[in-house]
Amino acid sequence: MDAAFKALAEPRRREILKLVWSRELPATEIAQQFGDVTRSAVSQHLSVLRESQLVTERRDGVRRLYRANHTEMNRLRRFLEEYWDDSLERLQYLAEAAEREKGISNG
Amino acid sequence: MDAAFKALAEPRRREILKLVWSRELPATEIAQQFGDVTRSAVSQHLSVLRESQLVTERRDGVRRLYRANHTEMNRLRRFLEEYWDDSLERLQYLAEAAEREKGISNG
DNA sequence: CACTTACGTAAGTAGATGCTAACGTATCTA
DNA sequence: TAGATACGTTAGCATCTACTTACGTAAGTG
Repeated sequence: MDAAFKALAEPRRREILKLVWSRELPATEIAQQFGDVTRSAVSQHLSVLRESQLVTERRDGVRRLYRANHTEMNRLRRFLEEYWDDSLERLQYLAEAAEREKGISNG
Repeated sequence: MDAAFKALAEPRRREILKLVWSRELPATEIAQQFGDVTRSAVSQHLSVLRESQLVTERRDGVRRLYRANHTEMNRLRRFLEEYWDDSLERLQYLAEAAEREKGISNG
C-alpha cells in the first residue's frame, strides 16, 4: 500500500500505468511512447510498478507484456475512502457522491 | 494534483492528515503525537500539506490551527476514478462496486 | 520593555530517487 | 554455433527529500 502510493507519486509512472490500463503492451513499445527518456529508465519504472503490484507481467517469447492491475488500484481507492469511513464527514461525502451519481448510473 | 500525490506518498504526512481529518489541531499538538520526530520536521510536513492544498490553516492568536481539506481529497479520489472512466473496464468496476454496495446504501 | 509561547525558516546532512551509459541474459533465427 | 532481439541490471551521477539543529518572528504576558 505504501509502495503503491510512492509508485503513483511519480508522473511518469502514472503515464505508463495509463498506457497499459486497457491493453497489454511490451516494454519496448511502452518506452517508445516517451521521447525524452531511455528504455532503461522505463524498465526501471516498470520494476517499481511491478513491485508495488500496480502492473502484472506476462512472458511471451522474448517479450514481456505489461498490464495494469486493476485490483490493486481498487485497493488504493478503498484506502482513500477509509478517510471518510473514519469520520462523520462521510455524510457530506455521500451527499456529494449522490450529486455526481445523478447523471451517471441507474443501477 | 501532482503535488497531492507526492504529499500522500510520505507515510508521516498521511498520519498527520488523519489527525486533522475530523478536528482542528494546532501544530504543537500534532507534533506531540509523534515521539520520534521534532516539531520542526512536522512543521515542514505541514508546509507540504498546505502547499498541496490537502490541509487548510487558520490563525488563532499565537497558534495555527490545521484541518484536512476534504474537497481536495475528493478531487484525488475522482482522479483515480478517471482511470476507470477512460476504459471499457469500467463495466467490470461497476460490477464490483455493485457487489460492495449491497450492504452499504439504498439511495 | 523583557520574557514566553507557538510557530516558520535556513543550513547542513544522510539517504532515496530518476536518469544515462554500459553490461548481462534469455529467446528466437539462420 | 553466431547473431539479432527484447529485455533486466549495474555503476555512477545529479537532484530531491526527510530529518535535526539553530535561528527568526509574531502574539500574548508581566
